[in-house]
Amino acid sequence: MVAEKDEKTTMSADGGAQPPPGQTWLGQVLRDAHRAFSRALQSRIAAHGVTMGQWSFLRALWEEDGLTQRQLSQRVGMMEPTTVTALNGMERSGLVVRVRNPADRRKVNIFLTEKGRSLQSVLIPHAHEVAQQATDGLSAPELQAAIEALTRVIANLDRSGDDFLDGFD
Amino acid sequence: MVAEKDEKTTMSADGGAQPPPGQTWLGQVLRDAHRAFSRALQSRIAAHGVTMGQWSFLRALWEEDGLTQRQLSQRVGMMEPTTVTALNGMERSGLVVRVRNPADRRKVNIFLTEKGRSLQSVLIPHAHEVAQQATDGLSAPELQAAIEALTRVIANLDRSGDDFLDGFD
DNA sequence: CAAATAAACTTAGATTGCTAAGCGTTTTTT
DNA sequence: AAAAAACGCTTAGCAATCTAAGTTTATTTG
Repeated sequence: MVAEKDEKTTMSADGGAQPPPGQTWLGQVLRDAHRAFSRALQSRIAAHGVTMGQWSFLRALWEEDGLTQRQLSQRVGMMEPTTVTALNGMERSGLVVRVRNPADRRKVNIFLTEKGRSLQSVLIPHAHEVAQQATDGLSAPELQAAIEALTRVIANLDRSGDDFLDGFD
Repeated sequence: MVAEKDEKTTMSADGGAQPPPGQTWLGQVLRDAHRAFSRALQSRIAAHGVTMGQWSFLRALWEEDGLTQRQLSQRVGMMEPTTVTALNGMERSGLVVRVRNPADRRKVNIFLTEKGRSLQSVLIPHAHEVAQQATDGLSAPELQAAIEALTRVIANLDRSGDDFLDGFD
């Protein structure tokens, strides 16, 4: 039987890779939290033929139907090729239809089908359930504070990305 | 020129897809924070030939060299096929070497090369820099609280995953 | 109005991650 | 000790994203 699934050999001989002031850790925690959340939600919505990649777009369309792909990409915060991929799948499974805009034929408006729209009442509860489980034991203020901190982090990083362009034009 | 990058058509006609009690939102924020962090770190370490996928494994090895692939997977929290892929790349770029364990030929121990080890002092500062920018404007307690909240979220979700197995054995 | 530029979508190709299934090696059963 | 079970790694194939490079349609310019 052996029962030594990890062997814990020399364990942390201080290579100098300490996670410092709770900082380097942040990335790790973000990644793990994101993956845990994704997995949880995915396992629930997959049964309805919806993938995580499609989930965000579906939500955006529930909020406002008929958006163009460009608009959808911006709302969801995804690059356009990603949107194309997701929409291809959604179109294939009959959740949306693409309609070439007659006024400006470059544009393609995306409309939910009855099937796509009806999923809202089915899927939203699953999302709530996951959020519920995820935040179990956290007070509303704690949760709120965490979300605000993360929002700050997002803003900080997005902004700092611009720094790379400074002095290059 | 036109200057109307979004057209903001009917905007939120309340389809009923409200993000509820700051909950459904959590997933969105987690995803965005994770992506922002990844992008930021990636853009810095890529110059040294290391991808985000490899970063975690490198850190684990800096902390303890010679782990088996199974152990590495557990430490990093990644599935084994993912580990295989990352290690293939790392082996190809000369960061690690695979050594079949003579005592148990099923196992393969992973050892850092001099190159892989020396990257530690180069890469860690980049990670700190990103963490620094990410947490700009957040007090230590705020950051700490956020990390604890996320840790709680991770634990909640991982645990709840087990629920699926209840009554199935 | 024709040519150049811009806008919106698509295609191509790479990376990272996962699940499922396969292949040797070792340990446990009988 | 042969058969069965467990281990540890690998392969195969899919999903989600991204960047770079088209294609088609509109708008601006000369």
